[in-house]
Amino acid sequence: MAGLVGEFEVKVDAKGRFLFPSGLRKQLSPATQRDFMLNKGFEDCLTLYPLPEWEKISEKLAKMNLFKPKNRMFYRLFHQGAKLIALDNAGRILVPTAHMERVGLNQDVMLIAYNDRIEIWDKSKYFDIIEGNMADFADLADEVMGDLDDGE
Amino acid sequence: MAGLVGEFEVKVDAKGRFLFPSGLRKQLSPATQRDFMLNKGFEDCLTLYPLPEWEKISEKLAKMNLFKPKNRMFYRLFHQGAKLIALDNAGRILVPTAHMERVGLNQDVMLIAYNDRIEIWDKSKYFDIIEGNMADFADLADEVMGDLDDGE
DNA sequence: AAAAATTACCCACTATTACCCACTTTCTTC
DNA sequence: GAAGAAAGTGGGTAATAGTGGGTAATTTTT
Repeated sequence: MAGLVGEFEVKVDAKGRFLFPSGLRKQLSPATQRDFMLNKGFEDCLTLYPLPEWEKISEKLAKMNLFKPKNRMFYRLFHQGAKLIALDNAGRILVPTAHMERVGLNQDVMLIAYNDRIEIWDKSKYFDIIEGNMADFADLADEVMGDLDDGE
Repeated sequence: MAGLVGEFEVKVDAKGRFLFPSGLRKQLSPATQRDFMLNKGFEDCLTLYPLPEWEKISEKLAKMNLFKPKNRMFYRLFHQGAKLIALDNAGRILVPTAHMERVGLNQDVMLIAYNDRIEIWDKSKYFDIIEGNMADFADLADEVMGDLDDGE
């Protein structure tokens, strides 16, 4: 997979469901369009992994030395709120209430495609963070992209 | 690619579409004339990347270590409003309503070709900024270009 | 075990977008 | 300057994307 891209705005309905946007669906192979793993993301968001991608990561984690306390803790943290999710017939995802509360999701939600995964943010929270970091963008760009320059 | 040049004025129709100007199209190889990546630009504009150009950047980003918080933030900032776009049969681009609102696009729009990318500005906003900065142009020139080698 | 809450499945409707066609204007070429 | 080609406009329509909610099934609670 080339990697998922795009930013999508979706609305959570009264039942806690949102439509998985067609623009994202089309980027997934038919076999991976239905089942996902949901967990708590790194920042204040949820993360959705197409199942095969989750398994890749899971395999890596399994190889960690779990006798090291730090690794054990990381393992636990990473599996926070992990839950299997499937789209319904209308192509929607039901977000468990506990998960919504955990990251403060309201009706307006942003989906951020992120390489092999999809981040789920509360819209206003997302824009707050984006705007808060915009000022540092130029510096960040230099810092992150600068040392990748391979001398063109 | 030698780099795109030119400033083009286009009109957005009732359906939110504008014609991709022939002057720009001709600068692109036939293979790259159809598909683009649209996102939110650095300033108050949208940016359009010919797909191959986007992929170059994307490759760099994919190499980042996303376990570093700073890198994650940068990734998000860079992918703001990212959306795949294709021209219709008449050679037009449909600008999603959300994107238009985000950077305050009205009917009159300027396209600014910019090396490997094309910036999309609201016309009046663009000229405001240009004029606002015209006075500093000389100083900027000195500041930005001044320390170039002038050994001719 | 009954009641309540949650989830899955289904159907109906609206909005948006992709696709198509027709037309006008401008540029090119002979 | 006439004829044809390309550039640019405008809008109708069918298909898809997206929304909302009813009800049955399942799970949880009391």
